[in-house]
Amino acid sequence: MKTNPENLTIGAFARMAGVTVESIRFYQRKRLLPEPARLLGSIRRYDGTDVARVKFIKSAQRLGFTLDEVAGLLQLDDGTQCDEARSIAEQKLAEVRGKLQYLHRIESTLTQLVAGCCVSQGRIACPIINSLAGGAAVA
Amino acid sequence: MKTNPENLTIGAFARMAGVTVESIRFYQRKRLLPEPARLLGSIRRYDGTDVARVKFIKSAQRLGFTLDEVAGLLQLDDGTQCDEARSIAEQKLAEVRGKLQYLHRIESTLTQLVAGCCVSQGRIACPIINSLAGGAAVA
DNA sequence: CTTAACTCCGTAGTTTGGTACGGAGTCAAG
DNA sequence: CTTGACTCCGTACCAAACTACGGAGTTAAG
Repeated sequence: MKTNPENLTIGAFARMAGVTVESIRFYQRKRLLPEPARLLGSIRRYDGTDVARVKFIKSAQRLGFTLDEVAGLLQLDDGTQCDEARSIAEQKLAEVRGKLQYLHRIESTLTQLVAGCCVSQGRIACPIINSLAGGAAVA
Repeated sequence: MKTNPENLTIGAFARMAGVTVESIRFYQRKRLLPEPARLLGSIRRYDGTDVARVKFIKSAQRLGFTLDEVAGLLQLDDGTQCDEARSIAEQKLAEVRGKLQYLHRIESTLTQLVAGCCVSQGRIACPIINSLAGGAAVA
């Protein structure tokens, strides 16, 4: 049960990569991982490059890429398609900035609602409910 | 086919509220809208208060509330439960601020990746792909 | 009166990223 | 050689918020 990164069974592989066995199989179905070689019969074997690939997937997910987008990035992973990887990353950066702006607007609207609620405590009508019913816009 | 806000059929109602007929029926199934009165036989009729309710739902959604949370807010809508509405809004505000922080970290990581890619243009290995494969963390 | 548009209702499908299950097969240790 | 852990594989299921479909009934206009 060593954890050297060669000739891993799916369970050891999943533990090293920090995901579940079912997730590995899911990624294989989604073609994010190749169907691995099967030494010694019908049991699949994995190695360090597979672990790196899963870590790539999880890192990209943390950066907000969907699995489909990750698949696109992985197809570029021959080391030479730098331009295309950069352009995908730039698109994602623009998306993230858009989300940031939107969340900032939400934040200030909510802040106002909460503040308004505090000052009118004890009144009959709740300003939060009133504002939303009146169509409190976020933009 | 007037658009006065009384005695609306579901289609006119949906148009006034800015959603589809199917969404209205979905909200009814989810108990976000009451089953409406049926004047004149089996056709459901809606009025301005229903339109306001849907606008409340859509406003709250734009602020990041899930439909379940909106259902909670709607139950408070007797006008006296201001404290509880405020506490729900405060929770949501904290959530939004958490998301903002996380997206800011993503933004700076992506910015660094894109910048790194630009300066090493023409090299063989793409720094974006390398960083992600190495486990580029967002936090 | 006919026809077109609209409504009713239940059921099923969509998307994303997985989890869960169950019956075989296989592998290593004792 | 048996036992227990692990693996294989397909299938079904989860949340969220709808969207689509199909057949039947109703309503309004001409």
